[in-house]
Amino acid sequence: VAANASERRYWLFKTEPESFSYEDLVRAPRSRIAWDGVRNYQARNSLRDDVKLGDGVLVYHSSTEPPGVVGVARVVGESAVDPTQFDPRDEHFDAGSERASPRWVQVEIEAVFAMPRFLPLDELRADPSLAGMALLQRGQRLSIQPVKPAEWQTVLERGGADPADFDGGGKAPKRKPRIR
DNA sequence: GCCAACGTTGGC
DNA sequence: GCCAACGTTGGC
Repeated sequence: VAANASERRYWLFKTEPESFSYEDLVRAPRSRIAWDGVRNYQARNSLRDDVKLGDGVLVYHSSTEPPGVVGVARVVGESAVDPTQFDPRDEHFDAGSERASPRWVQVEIEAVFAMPRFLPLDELRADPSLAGMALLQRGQRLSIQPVKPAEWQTVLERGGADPADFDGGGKAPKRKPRIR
């Protein structure tokens, strides 16, 4: 089911914890939710075309003090129609989107593990090896951003996590076979 | 299809 | 709450 590590991609999903936090994700049934409400075409294109089963997600809290990476999630459902676009009572309602050709999509993610240490934005900025991260580029506002494998590795390590735990699902980390 | 006005994002 | 950056809208 899940992409193997060589073809897996990594992402950073931004959220404002006042509306939806990593803790909310963890508390959801089976720690799974639909990542809906994305209303930016570039972010939509990523969700629709490039976010695949098994991909890794850094969950980032924005508009909070301090902003930063709070946890890791996994993609468990690929692009599907985002129903909130058709709901007039939903804050993400889009009157211009037609059912015959919906504009907006969602994916499903599942919490894997919270960062052992919250990684504030300024700590990411301070790491020269992360200078190329999309998040840190001037004027960057995309809510769905690609993360390079090396950046993923660095962020997890800086957050006190073992990147190998992602493969183990965060519950029963796979151990390397002993070689003697 | 240009581009000014306006709205939103999000760090500070 | 400010405001830089950027996306979207809409008149022309």
